[in-house]
Amino acid sequence: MSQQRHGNTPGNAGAVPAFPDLPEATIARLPEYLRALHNLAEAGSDTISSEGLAAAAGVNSAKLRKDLSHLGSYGTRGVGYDVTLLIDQIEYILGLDQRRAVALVGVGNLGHALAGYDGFASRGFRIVALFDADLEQVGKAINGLTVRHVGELRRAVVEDGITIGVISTPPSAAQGVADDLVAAGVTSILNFAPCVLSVPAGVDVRKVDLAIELQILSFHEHRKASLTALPGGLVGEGGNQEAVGS
Amino acid sequence: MSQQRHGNTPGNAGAVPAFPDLPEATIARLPEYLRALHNLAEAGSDTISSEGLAAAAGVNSAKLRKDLSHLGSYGTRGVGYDVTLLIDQIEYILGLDQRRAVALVGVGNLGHALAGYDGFASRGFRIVALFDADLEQVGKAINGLTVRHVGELRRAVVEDGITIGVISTPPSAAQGVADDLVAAGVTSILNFAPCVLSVPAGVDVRKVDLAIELQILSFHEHRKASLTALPGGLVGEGGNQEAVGS
DNA sequence: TAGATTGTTAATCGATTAACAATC
DNA sequence: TAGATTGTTAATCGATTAACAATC
Repeated sequence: MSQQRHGNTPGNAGAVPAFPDLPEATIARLPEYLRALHNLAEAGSDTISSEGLAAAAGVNSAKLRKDLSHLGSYGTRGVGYDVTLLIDQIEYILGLDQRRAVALVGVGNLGHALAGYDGFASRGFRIVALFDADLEQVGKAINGLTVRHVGELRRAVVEDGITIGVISTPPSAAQGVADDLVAAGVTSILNFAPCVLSVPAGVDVRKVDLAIELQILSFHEHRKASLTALPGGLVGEGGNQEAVGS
Repeated sequence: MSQQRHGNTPGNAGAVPAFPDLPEATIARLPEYLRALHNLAEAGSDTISSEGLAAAAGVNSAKLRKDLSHLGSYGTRGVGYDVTLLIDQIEYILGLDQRRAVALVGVGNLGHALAGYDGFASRGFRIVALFDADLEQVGKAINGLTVRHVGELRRAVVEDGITIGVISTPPSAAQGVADDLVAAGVTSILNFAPCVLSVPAGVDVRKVDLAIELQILSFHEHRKASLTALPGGLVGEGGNQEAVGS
């Protein structure tokens, strides 16, 4: 997938940086390392080498060490990384030491499923409010939450301290919802609607377009088919695996 | 997002390439251009400039022209791109001129929603078979399809000419399902389970991890909060927007 | 012809990778 | 001390971008 990003790094001359300036590619991989580390911790590992953690996260060890070096020096030469220490460090950097409140707008087919998705709750987030424009949906209970009308969005965002909004409306409604979320004070948006959102400075948007993922796979299917048709046929040397991120 | 990718480009000396060798970043953006072009066509545009299409797709025009130049020369200097021609060309490259058959494994919360997701059908894909390991789910009808037991996977893949598999099982089951899909002949997998899959050469995997998307946003929330706390406060110069892809 | 816009060049930037010195 | 493994260096690779010559 691809994400848009406009620069906004204020100058920060002198002093210890309050916040490390991590490469975007590194940021996108930290959650994967975190997931792998939680698995290792659960399996009882106290310590893990870069080689081992890299394998568990599906990257090569040089990249992993380079990524972790941006956080500071949390490994021990000749030994490896302390699993618990690294978990704490990555969770701190990702801002997961606080449980973030999320609003979800659009409880149709996909939105309904997202509202009940265990993975959010178990990995640092609380969906605290559901909204829809359809009066048919308003009032329904999903996973213990009552669907409210989008008109109440502003109040809810302020009252519940919501900073992240998830948009799972049809594309035609998405920009309006984004505007409402931003007006209410939300500064991060996860957009499932297949359309481009325009947002003011300081607001981050990530987009997940499920059909695009399949279309990218379709390209590779097409390419592979055209290669097999060629004299010599398909020559493979390893699986191709990509994880969606920026 | 990040995706793993192991090289597998066989040498292709001499002759006109049967298939253009597109940069991975370009491939990931073509579907976005296609979506924008469909919108333009619906709005009645015959022709569009790189500037106009770039705006509709949320990228800058230099990048768009560079991307399209890899496909060949389908624009007219001084005029722009023919919308219909470009749609046909991108759809051909992405292999969307044929409607691809997709199998979905795991009809829990998320899988159920994916099985009914309109966006797949409207953008080149047919979900032709649903599977689950849970006998409680087997036999249920979702969106006109009957859920079958994973044991029948192999036969269905062959009979229905399925080339793409979607995995929406719990992570503990995902590797086994991937193995089954590959054994049955599937060569592309879209994985929603939060785990790394290992697959043989020639099989493409894309991963969508919903919690990771939120965690990346959480990082930016954390960063923004730490900047506001700094003397001078937050200095923004534009919205940050990223689309999930490789 | 004059104006518009593509396709391409070349410079820049950021990410990846292998190799190895530092050090536990 | 010897073996293991990190953190860093430097080379390489791929992607982005601005600028502009080509050309409709």
